[in-house]
Amino acid sequence: MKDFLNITKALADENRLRMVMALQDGEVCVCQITQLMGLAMSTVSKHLSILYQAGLVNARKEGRWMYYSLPGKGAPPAAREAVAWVRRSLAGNERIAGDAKQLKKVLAMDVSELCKRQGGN
Amino acid sequence: MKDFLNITKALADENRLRMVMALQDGEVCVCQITQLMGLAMSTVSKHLSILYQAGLVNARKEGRWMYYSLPGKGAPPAAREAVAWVRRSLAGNERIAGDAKQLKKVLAMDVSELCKRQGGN
DNA sequence: TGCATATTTCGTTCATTGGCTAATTGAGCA
DNA sequence: TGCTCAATTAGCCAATGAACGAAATATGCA
Repeated sequence: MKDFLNITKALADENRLRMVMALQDGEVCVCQITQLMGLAMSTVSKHLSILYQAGLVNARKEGRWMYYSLPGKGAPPAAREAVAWVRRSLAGNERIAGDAKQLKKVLAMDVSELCKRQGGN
Repeated sequence: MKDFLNITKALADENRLRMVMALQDGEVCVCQITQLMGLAMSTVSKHLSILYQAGLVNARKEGRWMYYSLPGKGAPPAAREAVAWVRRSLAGNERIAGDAKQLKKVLAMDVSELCKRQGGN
């Protein structure tokens, strides 16, 4: 029950849903998501940790960067089912489509450039 | 997005999950759910209205009683998928099993008896 | 070692939510 | 019509949650 409730609570926030959808095409680092979302990095980090604790995202550290991605085949079925459901349900969504478009631009930027700019936030 | 978020928010509460699961075997009236949950009737009513607005339950008024049930074939796919997911995920849960057992006893009681007793709460 | 920097954690503020009691609504019945 | 009673709504309080900025953790590089 607790586990399942962790999942539903993690999904009960618009920004977290956007983050899950933003990870559809592969792993993305925190500063890239921050840029996409227009939130403070600490806020983004918190959201990602909630998703992580619910098992809805994977985390991988590479040097100074932290990359998040959707859970793969090894992940517990509950989490994978949940993510699949979210993806199905939000597939045609306008806002999500806008995010995807914006994310492409962000991914094209230089990562360290991106992070430096966020000092100003 | 808003619709989907309404669903995930509705599912992000343990008592509401218990209510959804309690409706598995057919419609149940508010005072019966109240008895099962051990909450104030107004609280139960509020929860049910949240589930209703998310499309996760049907409501039917019969005389003074209000009966809630899970959405049937005519319901929007999003809601039905969500309910199906919840049922699958919580199927073997201990707490839910206890609720089911308790609900049987409650359903065996006389309904008007039940409601009267709740005046004391 | 010491510095720069990406991320997380901490502490605070404000909005939302879950719970209750009390008041209101609405449906049957005398 | 007036009374009873199931359910909802309103109003309130405590607890949770989302947001931020500042401080603390790493990690890579000079």
